[in-house]
Amino acid sequence: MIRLPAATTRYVDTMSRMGFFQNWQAESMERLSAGTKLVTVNKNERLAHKGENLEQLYVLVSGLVRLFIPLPNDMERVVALVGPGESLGEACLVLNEACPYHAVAGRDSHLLAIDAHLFRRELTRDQSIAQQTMEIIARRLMDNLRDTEICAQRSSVQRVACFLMQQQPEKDMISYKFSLPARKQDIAAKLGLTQETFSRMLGFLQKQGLIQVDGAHILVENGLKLAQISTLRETKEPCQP
Amino acid sequence: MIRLPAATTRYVDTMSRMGFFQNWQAESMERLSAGTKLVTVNKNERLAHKGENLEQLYVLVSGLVRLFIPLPNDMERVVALVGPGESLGEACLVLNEACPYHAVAGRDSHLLAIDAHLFRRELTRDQSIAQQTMEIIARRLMDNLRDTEICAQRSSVQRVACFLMQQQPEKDMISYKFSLPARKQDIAAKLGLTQETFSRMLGFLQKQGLIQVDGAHILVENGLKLAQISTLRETKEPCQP
DNA sequence: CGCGACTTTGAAGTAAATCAATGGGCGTGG
DNA sequence: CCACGCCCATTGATTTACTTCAAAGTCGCG
Repeated sequence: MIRLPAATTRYVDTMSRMGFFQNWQAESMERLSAGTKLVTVNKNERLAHKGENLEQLYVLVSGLVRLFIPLPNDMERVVALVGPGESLGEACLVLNEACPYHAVAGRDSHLLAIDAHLFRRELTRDQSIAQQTMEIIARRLMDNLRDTEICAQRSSVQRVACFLMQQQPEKDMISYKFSLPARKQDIAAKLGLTQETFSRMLGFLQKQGLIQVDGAHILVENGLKLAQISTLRETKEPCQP
Repeated sequence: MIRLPAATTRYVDTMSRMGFFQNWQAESMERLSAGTKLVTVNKNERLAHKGENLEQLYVLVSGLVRLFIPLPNDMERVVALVGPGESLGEACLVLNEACPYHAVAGRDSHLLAIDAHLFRRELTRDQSIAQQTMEIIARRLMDNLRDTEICAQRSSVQRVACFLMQQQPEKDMISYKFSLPARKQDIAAKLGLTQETFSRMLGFLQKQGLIQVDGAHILVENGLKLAQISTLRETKEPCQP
């Protein structure tokens, strides 16, 4: 993990190009940039350790970071996949508590690391930053509840069906396509499944003619039947009349 | 559900007695109380419906409210148990999104219902209210992640062990006692278990001599072995040397 | 072309859900 | 004061869906 020294470079320009810092006042940016470093992490390198106190707020510039909780059986439960423009660690910074998850780069990544103290200070100074941060945290909470809902589904077909429906770009689209945001392994871990089960379920839905899978590229053909499956009481013999 | 009209009664005094409104400015309280009602709900009555937009922020005065997501098989996944002094619905109010869970009274309860618009207005006016609300939401997020961690445990003994350890009043207490905050049914639903499995696991841990169960009253005798169980790779033949 | 990472597929074992019935506590009413 | 009914918890027997273990297959990339 390489940290370019703050003294030599300031990232005001990099920052202002990112959606994350939209609407932040120029003075705030100036103050923050003094305590901001650009961090480079290689794939599989760890950014944050569960239980440690974060010293900075991370904002992803490029790459992918996966947040997960380690399980006793050497498995992981992915709680979030962080993409460019997104931040991580806001909640525990605000509460000044230990980080509740491991953060590991899913690919070679670049991040802005903003000093925690400076950030907290700015939070109290600037109304709109506080407002925006609150919204980010609220958004995370809502996303988490949605994930909880998916993982609560008893059958794995339903979990996968729910997941596929979640990817639907806009409401009431019966057919759509998208790309998996990470390895199938990690998607599976986010759904509370093993990669094997996930693979089998994708295969099953494909055989039913509801979706087409080509690597990470997925085409949902019949979102309606997918919705039916996800609300089915009986898991046997899905909805063919 | 009975709503006492706001015009006749003002709840500034009731509100100021509650920890929730600590540090709120008198003027804020005055303005809010104009749009605040005292709501009474009977046990099993519904307070909020998943998918609907909340028109008010609820703060529980007395009783118990359970937040849950309905599952296809007529089961529930409890996402939170709200006690006196706690609020519900902050996140979706802030984002102005649909409520992600059902809210039902677990017992006869009293709540303050604060008008959503007034609350949002106050949020932008008063720095400290915004700050406090952000912390509440962040707290919920952290709690949620902890619940996710528990539910992610593969074996049900581990889930129950994790839950019992979560009730530990302070760090490094090997023995402690507490009362279940709700019906075992609902605790089970929060752990992603059926009531039957939950009952069996409590019985198992009791037979192991790690805990004593008397109705809703639980005495943890050996928190250390409990911790061992929760981190065990193999679920068979727990930690007796 | 060949290696490593990731995914798919197959076969077997097991833990938890499900179904069903009993048991206990508590409040209400006779 | 006892009896009944209701709700909740427990216990037992059965089933099944998911994990697990193992191996082959695919993809991308140097």
